[in-house]
Amino acid sequence: MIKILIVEDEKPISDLIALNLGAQGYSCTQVYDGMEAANLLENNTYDLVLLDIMLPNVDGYELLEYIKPLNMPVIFITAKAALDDRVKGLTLGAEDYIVKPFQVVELLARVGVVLRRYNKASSELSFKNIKINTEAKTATRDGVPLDLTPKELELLALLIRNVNITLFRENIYETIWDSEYSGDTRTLDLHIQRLRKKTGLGKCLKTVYGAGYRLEDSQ
Amino acid sequence: MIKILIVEDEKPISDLIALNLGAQGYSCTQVYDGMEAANLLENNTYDLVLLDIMLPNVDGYELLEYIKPLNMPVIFITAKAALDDRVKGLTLGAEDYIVKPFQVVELLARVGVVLRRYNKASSELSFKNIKINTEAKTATRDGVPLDLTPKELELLALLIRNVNITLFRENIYETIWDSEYSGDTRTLDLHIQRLRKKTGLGKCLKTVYGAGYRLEDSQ
DNA sequence: GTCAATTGTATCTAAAATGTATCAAAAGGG
DNA sequence: CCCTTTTGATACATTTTAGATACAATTGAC
Repeated sequence: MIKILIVEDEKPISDLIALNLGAQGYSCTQVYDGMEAANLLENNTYDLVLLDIMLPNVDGYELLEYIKPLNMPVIFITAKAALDDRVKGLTLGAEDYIVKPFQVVELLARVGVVLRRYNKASSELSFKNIKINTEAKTATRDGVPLDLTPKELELLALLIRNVNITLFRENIYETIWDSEYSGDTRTLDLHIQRLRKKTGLGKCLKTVYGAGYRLEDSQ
Repeated sequence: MIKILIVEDEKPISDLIALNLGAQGYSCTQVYDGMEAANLLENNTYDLVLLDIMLPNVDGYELLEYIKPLNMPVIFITAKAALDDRVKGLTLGAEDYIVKPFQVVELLARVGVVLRRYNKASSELSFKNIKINTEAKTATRDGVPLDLTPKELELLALLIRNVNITLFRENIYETIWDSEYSGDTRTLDLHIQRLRKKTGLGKCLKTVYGAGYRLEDSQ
């Protein structure tokens, strides 16, 4: 079981993060200030620490210095207003950073990246009779290899990681293509089309008119 | 029901804000100076406080210090002239700030962002056996997916957010179509008609002759 | 460089959603 | 009860969005 420590003083945000990571199968511990965090880190190990910079008592940077020798990856969480050059420079000490307010999918994606980089995340995903190994970059249906291209695999993995959630075109473009969605390109549609053909997902891979796509459990 | 406290001494502005937030389904309380605000905050909780900095009696900053431990998000409202660096620095204690004169849409957008960040603008709406998830853009009746188009979903969400309140045609056009109601078009009627068919709301979705429509709990 | 696989673009078609026109039906006022 | 106003219903036109196809560009292996 992968353990994640969430150090965030704003409870609603902390809860939001814990809820979503919990849904992904991670085990989360929430603390609300730097001292609590330091105490826990004394006696426990975590696979990842999500760390808000603006904290009561102990500053996020100090805490980072404290965590560094413990060899745990850290993702900074920072408010947009606080993202000046000084912050940018310092956050480089962390594995990654996320700017508040953030998209949940973005958070999940970054957490996944860091965990995979540290070889900690389960690289197995599954949906119905389809299995994906994100590390080996392979996919199978009923054990039979599916011949998916890298982009197709990425897209399918994103959809599976967000079963029953509508993924908007904009989000998908940002996540997979790492770019804005200009609104007049059929690239995503084309990949969805290819996925449908190759995976035989049929009605499970639903088009949400005017929004995006959604993989549905119930279909 | 989401409750918002508006602390603003200029009544016309306060009314403008209350009117628009009310149309979005938020419940607003208006107070006109800092003391009143402090009194109310003593015994009530709000999901969001909109706070004018220039207030009679109690200064907005003092009030912010007072609110902080109550863990309610605050959006500052400030006149352009007052927006010097000092103010900018101080407003960082708040979730966000809006500069007067502001666009109503901007206000609504920022309020929405903050509420969502605090996970308070629940994306779940329900009426009887119908559930709407405004984020995932889905609607279900008794758990069975309802196949609603984007406009239909918007309209249904608006009606549900205003259960037992008569929505005038003009209001609905302004909210959903973002335009004036010319008076000689059957567009809204048509959408209501389609909603009635798809949702099976029957008598609950009432026509208010000469005014508009109303969704009724009691039916 | 050549080739094949992958990815993206252009363009057309299909489908879905939305809106208009028209007329019938219902509601309300005198 | 009749007339006016307002709403409901139907058909259809328009607009928007997604799917399909062909093909061009790019990448990477050899």
